[in-house]
Amino acid sequence: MTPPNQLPHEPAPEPPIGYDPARVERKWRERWAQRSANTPDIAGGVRPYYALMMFPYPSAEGLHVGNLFAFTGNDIFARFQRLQGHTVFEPMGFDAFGIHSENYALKVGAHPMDLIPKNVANFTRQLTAAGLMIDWTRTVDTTHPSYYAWTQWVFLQLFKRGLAYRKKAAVNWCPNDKTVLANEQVEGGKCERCGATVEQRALEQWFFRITDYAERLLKNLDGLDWSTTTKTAQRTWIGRSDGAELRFRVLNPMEDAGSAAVHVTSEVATGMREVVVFTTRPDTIFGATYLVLAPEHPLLDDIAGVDQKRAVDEYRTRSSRQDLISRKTNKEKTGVFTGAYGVNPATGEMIPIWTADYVLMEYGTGAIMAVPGHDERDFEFATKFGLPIERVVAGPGQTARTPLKEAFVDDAGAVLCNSEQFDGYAVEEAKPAVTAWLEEKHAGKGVVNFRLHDWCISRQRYWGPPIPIIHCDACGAVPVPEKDLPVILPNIPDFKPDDSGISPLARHEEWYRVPCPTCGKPARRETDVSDTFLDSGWYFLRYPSVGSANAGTMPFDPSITKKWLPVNSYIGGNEHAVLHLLYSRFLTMVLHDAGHLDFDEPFTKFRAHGMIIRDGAKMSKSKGNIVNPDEYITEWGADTFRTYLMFLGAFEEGGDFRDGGISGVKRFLDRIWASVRDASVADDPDPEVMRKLHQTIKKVGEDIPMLSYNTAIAAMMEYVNVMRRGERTPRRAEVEPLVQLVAPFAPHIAEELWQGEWLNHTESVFDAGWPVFDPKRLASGSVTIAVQVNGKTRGTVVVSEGADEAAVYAAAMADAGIAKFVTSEPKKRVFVAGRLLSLVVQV
RNA sequence: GCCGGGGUGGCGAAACUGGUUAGACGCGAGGGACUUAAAAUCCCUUGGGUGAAAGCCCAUCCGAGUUCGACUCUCGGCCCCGGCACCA
Repeated sequence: MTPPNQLPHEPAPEPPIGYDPARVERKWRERWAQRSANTPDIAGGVRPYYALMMFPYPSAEGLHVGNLFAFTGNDIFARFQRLQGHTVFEPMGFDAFGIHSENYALKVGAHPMDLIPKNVANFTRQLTAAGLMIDWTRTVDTTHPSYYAWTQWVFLQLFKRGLAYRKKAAVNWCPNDKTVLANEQVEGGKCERCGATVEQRALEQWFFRITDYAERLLKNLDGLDWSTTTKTAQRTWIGRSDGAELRFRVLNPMEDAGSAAVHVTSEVATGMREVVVFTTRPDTIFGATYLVLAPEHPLLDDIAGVDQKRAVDEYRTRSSRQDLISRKTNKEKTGVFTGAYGVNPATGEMIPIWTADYVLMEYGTGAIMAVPGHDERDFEFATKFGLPIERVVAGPGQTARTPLKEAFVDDAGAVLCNSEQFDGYAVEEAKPAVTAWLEEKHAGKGVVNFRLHDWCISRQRYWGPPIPIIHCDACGAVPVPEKDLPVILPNIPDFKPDDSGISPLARHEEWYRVPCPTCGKPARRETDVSDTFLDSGWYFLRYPSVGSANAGTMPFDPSITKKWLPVNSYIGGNEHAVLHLLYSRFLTMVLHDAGHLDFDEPFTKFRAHGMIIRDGAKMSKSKGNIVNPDEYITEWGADTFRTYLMFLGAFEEGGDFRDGGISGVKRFLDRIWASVRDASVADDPDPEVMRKLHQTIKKVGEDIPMLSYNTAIAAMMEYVNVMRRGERTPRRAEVEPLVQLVAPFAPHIAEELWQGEWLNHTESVFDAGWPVFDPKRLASGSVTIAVQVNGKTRGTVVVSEGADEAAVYAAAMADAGIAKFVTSEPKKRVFVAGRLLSLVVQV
């Protein structure tokens, strides 16, 4: 026999019996593969559970530890569901199209078509080594024609419904990546991908009409079981604001010149020029003392006065040359007077019209009514340019004449003033009242505005699915017939993008010259490719249907989809809160409305995992503090690495990776190994240990669904400490359920112990079910009660379970250490059964 | 500026809906057992102050408050992380 304290790592003289992760993990990787252990019965499996993780971009560097942290968290959850009796589907795929892959290929002088398969192979190896319960028979690669045929199909569904359109617009242009970007891909004026300062260019681009779904995207959030941070980020991004569009008649600078006294309160005659503004504060209309148009506003040409024309043109040129960042970060107000006046529909007064770059063309109507008394930006502008400032809202303790030293914006308890018949209205009641009044005067209407913009999906790059459109001089933009999909991305050597705003595919006439599908005349293919976020916007629909009989003829099989979707649980990073997660929801809604899906939200439950840092700092290549999973798995084994990653901190908050800590987890697994090996079959289990076991089963079973992995691991460690206290020999009944508990975290060692020579089961531990705790065995019959005197805990007493207040009080008084603080008859007693007795005595 | 999430030992972190002398679990550190020795393993100690000890006092970012009782709730500040940001 091997002595009990045989060290696990060194080769023991004989027989070799230590816990050797490399041997155990290789063995089970092979057996699981042979037995197709991770491939669920998609058609027949009972209680289907779809546990999804965000698929990675297969970079040349290999799997990042952050990926593995997320995947392990998902895997534990998935394995737990399986132990609960679900048929669990845990798929994995590769998001391999996009600028990142293409740039890397350019950098190393290779072709992405050659590079991607190598990276995918490397990722697959790493993911397998990590012991993830992935069904490798159903995987997707977004760059494979069998996948992107259907990405193009998705595009066509939107096109058919009028949700994909082309327009010339000012778009975000990344000068480094040489392509346009969606708004969601611009962070603080910089390219989300490469960090270059984004420019504005006017280009003809493809857009998806996601704004049509703004209200639904917002409203549905209420019913989703998602991380609050993610929901909040989406709400902010969609940015609903309730307000009104108000119309200001423009006085003709020629005809109305000199007639400063015109008092126009009647309805605005048709054909007259007017400035339409959006405001969330229609109640402050009486304080609107001037109007401001964005420099890009089309009305500017018409209304600028003769004397001001040059100044206005100069100003517009200057602001158009300014890049986005300096315009949005330089908050110093600038602007020029247009020479024109508008009429305030509430007061009938003439107010000047200015143009200034603090008003943005892309939001609202590109024009505002300025209320300097109650808007900080307007106040600043009015002060700088000497425009009138009126008070129309008075807070508590203020009157209509209280001077304004700054914009007054605190609406709490505030009422309108200097607003004629609305004086005295509270702000919130004035908003609808004033809007209704202006509506009657045909001077405006209540509207809802969203910050969300349409999704720009075309990219002037090579490495993506070609947009399935053919341009015909006679027929216009014609969709490629579905039967002709996929439009294959040609293998061309010269895929480098240039600054022309035209895709490299346009350099290949042999590819883009095709007959028009409608009239047969010579026509041209669209040469832009689609955004990677279109690839990833529907991949979860494809997974369950991969390999099905219909996979070649439809994107997803109806009966399989009905059974497996929507996704039960989705885990991923919050960096995709307004990108992937918003787009996926949008596409799901569209496919639902088109009759392809019977649900309109793709992810029932979503949890954002935290970020993993190292030694208190973000990991980055430049700092050289990247954790390479391969090295750690080689040195410690996947089970230890997985469990350590989960032990670092709360899964949803992330953790700090420190090399020092990993040994504790290895020790923990070694102790489980040794416990099973040494367990006595003959002896009866200890009731105290069994009580702790049942408490641990309860705790771990409650923690895993909450993703509270760190505390679940701590609970198991506690149990091992109790079970092995001193040199105690554990009993088989004490160790066997522990193997099941640890299985989701450390699947290889659990399987080895479960089916190995000591426990000797014939089935997989993952088919063995989850141990059940007996509520009767959680308690010992006695209970420790804390005794507080004047709010301070002065001791504890042990009483039988269910002891009443009198009994506890008696026990407390019998304890000299407690009784000495009770100097007089308590004037108050608070008793919490099973927990504490609090006494208040006179001091 | 607005909206989320945080701030607890030398370190990573626990603490149920306000309730068992805050700090579980792990790392690190110190001491001991075993060993020729080391590794491994096992045991003990480990928030601060004071004390010979029993003990007492102070401690969850800071300051108030509510309560028999506050890491937890309220009010006011400070700091860190993430999102949005001249969005009218």
